[in-house]
Amino acid sequence: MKDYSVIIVDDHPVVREGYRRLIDLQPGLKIAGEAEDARAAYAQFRALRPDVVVMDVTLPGASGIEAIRHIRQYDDSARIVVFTMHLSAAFALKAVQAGAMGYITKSSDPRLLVEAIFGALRGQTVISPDVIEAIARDRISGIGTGLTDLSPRQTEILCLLARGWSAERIAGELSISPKTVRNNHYQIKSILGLETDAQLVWFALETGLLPAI
Amino acid sequence: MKDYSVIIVDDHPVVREGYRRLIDLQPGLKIAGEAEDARAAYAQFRALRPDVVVMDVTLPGASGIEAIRHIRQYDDSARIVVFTMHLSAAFALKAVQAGAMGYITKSSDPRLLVEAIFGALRGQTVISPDVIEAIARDRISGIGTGLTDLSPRQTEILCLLARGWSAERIAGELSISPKTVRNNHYQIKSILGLETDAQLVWFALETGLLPAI
DNA sequence: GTTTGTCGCGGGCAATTTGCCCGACCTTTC
DNA sequence: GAAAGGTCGGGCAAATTGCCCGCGACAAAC
Repeated sequence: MKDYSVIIVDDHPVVREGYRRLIDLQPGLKIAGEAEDARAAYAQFRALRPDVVVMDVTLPGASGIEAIRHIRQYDDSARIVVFTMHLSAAFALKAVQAGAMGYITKSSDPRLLVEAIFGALRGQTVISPDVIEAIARDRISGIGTGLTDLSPRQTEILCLLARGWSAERIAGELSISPKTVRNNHYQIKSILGLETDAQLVWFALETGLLPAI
Repeated sequence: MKDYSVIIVDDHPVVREGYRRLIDLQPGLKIAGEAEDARAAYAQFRALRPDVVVMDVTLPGASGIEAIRHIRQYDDSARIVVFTMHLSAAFALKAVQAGAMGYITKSSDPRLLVEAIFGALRGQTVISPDVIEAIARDRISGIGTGLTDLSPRQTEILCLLARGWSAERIAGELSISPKTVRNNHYQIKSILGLETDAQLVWFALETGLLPAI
């Protein structure tokens, strides 16, 4: 019986090493390839046609969510399992909407990832318990993370604003007008119902958009 | 010749597996223990007295920075190398101030971590090139010194501003005019050399004026 | 093909806030 | 009692915010 082939997508080399010990040593699975960003993941998928893709959602350049969509567009039977540090209901829902067959946090027991891979092979979607709980909690409170209400661009700008960057610096970084940054700044605060810029930082910290020190 | 002992601190099991392949297979190094949060790291350090600690800065509960301080307070000859995904000048400076002997990003070539470990054993501080560049670009020097330059009243107002309170609310709380709050707001940013209100929050977090999440 | 929707981008303009000056009170300290 | 420093606020030009608008791109729906 042939092993199922897996490709792994993560931008941190050390994490890919960790995958190897988890997956490659697992009977029935073998790692066919690696990629460190969304474009390479897509190229690898087309070249190797693996049975399963295991990928992070935060990647350099295009987001993992987009990569999922892209791969599923090319082959809608692709099995993709998201494996990420983000314990986020918003990310998980987006990933599943985009076509992921699993969402496991890196702080989970590693065996859960293996289970999710075999689950995906059987056509089951496995979500790690901590994420399920986060989804349930968000639903109950009704508030949600708020992050889902922001467009990708707004999220990006929020992230830079919360870092303490000036509108001018952000404008330079993104090659847009400072006025656009200011408009987005206002829109973001308006959508999230925030009063001050300091609250904006706290929002970014609480949603995990930025790491707390 | 005895191998140097290393303990690894990271909250993601898969990352710890990656460390094992990197460090344990390296001639001259062996992994003596693992920890997944700051408290466990401290306990492991006291129990095992390793030659080097490799740790992330974002950990559940207490921050890695605090863990560094805590360990160095217990043993000021402790060699600690930070290995993290965060390409952040502020984190790196904070870590080195706290006593870290190295700061390497997870997206660096893994061999750099090994080099940093051996560097730390020789008493050298190794910072990964991407972080050096970030420090040069951000030029956020000056942060981390200023608290002593603020009067008690200014510190109090800074604390409330950083919490996200509006000038009016602070004025009500302290029974002074909103105008005075705004003047203080300006003075504080001026004294600390800050540009935006978001930086003000980070200042409060980094000086420990406010607890992070 | 067209409509409808959303998204990213920015102009415009009044209202507000900031940046930076000022002086008037306290205390403390020499 | 004079000097020094903290606290409190007024004033005013310059800058920013809050909120409106329209434009073009692009995807989905009719």
